[in-house]
Amino acid sequence: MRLSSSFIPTLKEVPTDAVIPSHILMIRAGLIRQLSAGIYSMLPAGYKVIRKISEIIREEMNAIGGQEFHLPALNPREIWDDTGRVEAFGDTLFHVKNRDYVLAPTHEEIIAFHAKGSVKSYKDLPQIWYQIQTKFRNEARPRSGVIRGRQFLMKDSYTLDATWEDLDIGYQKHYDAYKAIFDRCGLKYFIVGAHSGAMGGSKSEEFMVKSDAGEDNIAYCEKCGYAANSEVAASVNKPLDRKDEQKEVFEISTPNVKSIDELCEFLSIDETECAKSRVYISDGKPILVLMVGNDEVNESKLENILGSQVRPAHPEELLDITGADAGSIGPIGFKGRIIADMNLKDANNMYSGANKNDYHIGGIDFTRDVANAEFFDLRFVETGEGCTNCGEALEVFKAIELGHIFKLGTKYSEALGANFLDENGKDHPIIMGSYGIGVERVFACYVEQNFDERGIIWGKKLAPFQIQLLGLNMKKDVVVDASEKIYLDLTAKGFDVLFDDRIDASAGFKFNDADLMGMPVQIIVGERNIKENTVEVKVRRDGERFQVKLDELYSKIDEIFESIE
RNA sequence: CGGGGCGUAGCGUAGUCCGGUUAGCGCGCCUGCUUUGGGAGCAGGAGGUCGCAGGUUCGAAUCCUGCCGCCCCGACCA
Repeated sequence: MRLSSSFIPTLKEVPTDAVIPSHILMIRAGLIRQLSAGIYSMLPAGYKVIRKISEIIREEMNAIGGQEFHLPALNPREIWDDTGRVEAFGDTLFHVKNRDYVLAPTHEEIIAFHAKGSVKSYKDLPQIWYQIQTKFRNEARPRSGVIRGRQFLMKDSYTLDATWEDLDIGYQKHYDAYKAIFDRCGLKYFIVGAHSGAMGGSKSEEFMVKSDAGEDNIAYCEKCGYAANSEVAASVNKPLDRKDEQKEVFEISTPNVKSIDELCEFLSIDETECAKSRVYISDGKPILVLMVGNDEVNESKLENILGSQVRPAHPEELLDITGADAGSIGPIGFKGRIIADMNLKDANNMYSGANKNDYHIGGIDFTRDVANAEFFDLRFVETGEGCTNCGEALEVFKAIELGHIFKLGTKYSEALGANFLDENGKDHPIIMGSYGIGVERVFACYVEQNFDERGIIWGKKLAPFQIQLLGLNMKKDVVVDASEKIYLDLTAKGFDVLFDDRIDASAGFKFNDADLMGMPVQIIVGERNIKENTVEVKVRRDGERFQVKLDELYSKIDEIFESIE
């Protein structure tokens, strides 16, 4: 491809709307352009990257027996009503105004619909069906460029099985295929056990990439590889020390003291001497949750303990339940279930609310005074805490969800009546699994992990072009002749070459554009070198440069492509 | 949806508080000449509903009201 006649609009300046490196660079390198919030156009060079990622996905999906579909994005609303997901998705589901259609945010329903029509016997199973297709979700807040969009490309696949054992096999095939896909794409990622939540108890794992632009918090152990979403991550328990001096319970007037910080300042105490109270409603009943100091309640852990969803009590409910407003609530005199963080077990001489406005109680001994409390791990793990697996310090950081694999079960097949007959002629719902990969997220995450101050650094697998050939002064016949020949030769050898043949662009301009676009190898044809029958070859990633004789160029190029990722 | 910021040429921006020449600058673009190993120089030129609508005023990019759009933080995220 000749740069002089291609549309790769690079930008010297940083676009105002872009904040994270991948977003900035994808725009500056002429790969994408925004149309509207969360809606992006793939420009020709960007679309080449998308196609390369898609091709890797296809190869690995086909290798596990996947069959590629192309399902409609425009769906009748009715089928989404049948599974209750019009309500479940709520405002996230796009509705078409002038006909009763929705824009599909995923395709479980459509897969189950087709399975119902055609999969009748256990002999038809198992099946792995997949597609790479545009999905639509009315995200309240699109962000970080292509990472959270209202329209995005997703590889979604579905396993259809007759038995739970076969589901396990299909799930494992996806697990292995996903590792192969992300490895081939050159991403550094890790796999996290995910919170299955109230939606179903089936197994679910997420493929994550560490990034400040991420929306999930992950606890990770460098040493043993333990990784978990912070919603479920555990750490080594560090209970408060029991003080030697044993105080009695006493009441203190604390006018206008609401927060733990205010209490600590008012009484000149440390926050580890305070038990923070939060009241939740679960199954209509109040639960008092106690945490050390300013520790936040991990509501996912609380839900897992209670086996039901929770919500914070409303202010009016607080007064009704405890007799006090938020800021003065505590365990002494609380009627109802008390769940406390395990670090509070056996703690003494603690301060907490008095269940009377503007009063707190000191000298609380959890063993003596809060004997009915149940103790559980309720905290969010923080950086530096010990891994429960190996004891090494955990690191907590943000991460982007690249893909996720999920054992669905029979929710959709039951709702839509997608059944099969077993050996005995008995009806059963098809057992399903669902597996997703965000294609643009693979793209953006690769850029997030592979750039420097000059631009993107592509590896050979995903690069839009393999080689960028720079003809430095295209008004000199020697340069034109040599670079044209190299371009034609390399193209004939099967290389995808981007040839910077622009006549008016200066040398420096071409160098900077080439570094910005970031093809793995640059070949620089300059007047001085070419008169000596040499060109310069530069490897983008490490910046290494070689002066290469023209007759050795192609073997050198082969050699470099052998050695680079 | 709550909080904050922004909207002026393709891109980046000044001017807005305190209304008053022809709305300025850099990049990019067009023409010509020169230049070509790290974002060239000179000369000439094109390009603007100042987000939209209404209002105040002799006069609005600037003040007032409403709306729209974009970004960031948070909430939400099968």
